[in-house]
Amino acid sequence: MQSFTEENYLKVIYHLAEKTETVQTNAIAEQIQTKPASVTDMIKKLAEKGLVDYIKYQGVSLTEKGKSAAIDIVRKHRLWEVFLVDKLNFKWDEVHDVAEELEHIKSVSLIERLDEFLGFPKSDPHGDPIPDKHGRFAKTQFIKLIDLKIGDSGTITGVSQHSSAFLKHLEKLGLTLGKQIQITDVTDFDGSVEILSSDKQINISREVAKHILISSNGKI
Amino acid sequence: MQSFTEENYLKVIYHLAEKTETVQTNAIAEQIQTKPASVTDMIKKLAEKGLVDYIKYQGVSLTEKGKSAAIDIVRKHRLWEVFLVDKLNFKWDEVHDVAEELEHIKSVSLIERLDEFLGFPKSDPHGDPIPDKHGRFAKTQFIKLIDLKIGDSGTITGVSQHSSAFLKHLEKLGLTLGKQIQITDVTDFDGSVEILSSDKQINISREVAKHILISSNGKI
DNA sequence: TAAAATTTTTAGATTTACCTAAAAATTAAA
DNA sequence: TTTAATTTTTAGGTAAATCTAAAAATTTTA
Repeated sequence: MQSFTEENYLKVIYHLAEKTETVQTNAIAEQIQTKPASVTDMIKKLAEKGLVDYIKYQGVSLTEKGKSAAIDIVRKHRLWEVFLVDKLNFKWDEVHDVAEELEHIKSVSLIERLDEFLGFPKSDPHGDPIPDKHGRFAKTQFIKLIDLKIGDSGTITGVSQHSSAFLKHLEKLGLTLGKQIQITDVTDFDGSVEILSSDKQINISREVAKHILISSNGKI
Repeated sequence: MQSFTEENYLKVIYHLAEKTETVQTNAIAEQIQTKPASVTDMIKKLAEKGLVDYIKYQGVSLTEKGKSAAIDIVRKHRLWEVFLVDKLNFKWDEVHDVAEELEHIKSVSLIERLDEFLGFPKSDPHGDPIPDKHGRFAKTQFIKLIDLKIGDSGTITGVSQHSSAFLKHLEKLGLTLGKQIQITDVTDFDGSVEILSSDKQINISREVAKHILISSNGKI
């Protein structure tokens, strides 16, 4: 069983490992909001417990054991987010911090019953996939909106940026999960994208377009 | 803002203070499952923070500030218990430990929304009253089953013992919240009580009768 | 490839919540 | 009311997770 703090490290390493094979001390420190020296200490501890592979100065990666523990936390986090949005009417930009606390509640039957209560959801309010109790993710085919060509269309099924500011912005534009969109133009000047959604023409910046995930149903 | 541990101390002191005016170090130690020396340390800290009144060797009591913090934790605990039983189908004897963790989640809007989602319940699955967000309890008039006389009747509205063993026992006897009962006999020999509930004659020990709370609707 | 910059680690402290053992105060018993 | 028993506190220490400052390793740059 891991401590609250150990769980946070595992989760952060898990997410960082999605970008780079082996994860750097500084990157972890930034995420955890702590100093690199503290990270080194904790990494040693996790390595001793067999949760990470660690070579001095070379960064860390999760062992199978560590990965499975991390996925379990991700599962809890995302299920709680669904609960907060679907049942308690939180907005999708308000749930992260609370879920960050709830994810550490230790009770297997709590999570299984919650999962059932929510109808075994496959993704959280931001479109991120929820692993099942064995840690298996349903395969999903996402493409970034920025990578679509003029004429392509699809459905918004996720975001790759979870800041409250970004989510509020999307909400204001009416770009929420499930919305159908079609690319109508791409501006040469700044790379901003013109899209058609709910019969409205919307212009979104390149930066925004990068973080909207589309499940494509048009030609690519 | 209090730490997880401080919150536990406040809660325990609050409950112990229901029995004795001023609470003893040893009593707290037993509840928290720690040593008296540790309790003394923590009490000093709580006293410095203005959460308890403390005179060396004379025991502690909660200040208004401490009491209000404690009631807030009790409120969260009981609301989560309702959630677990009503929504996730936990049994009333299974919820305590999980609620013990959930009660420390810090988010005002979470609890307010949870309260609303649950329909502003007035009592938890054991019949204990749930304070409102201002810390006010609805007045309830309980009498212990053991104090009823032959012929008296009433409704089971609470229990004053929360051990899993006790609750399971009541469940097996069919004595759950809301059940109507009538006293039909009291055995001289061992003080056990004969009651009529759902057209069945049930004999319960004096010990069990002490911990069943009745809202009376018969003559007393 | 040597110097500079960056990243990571070590060493030694700090804080929180514990602990044990012994001393002090209080309460109960003879 | 003195002794004995109990309760509570003090003193000094430990473990977890953090910190700062300085040293060591790695990477980048010139």
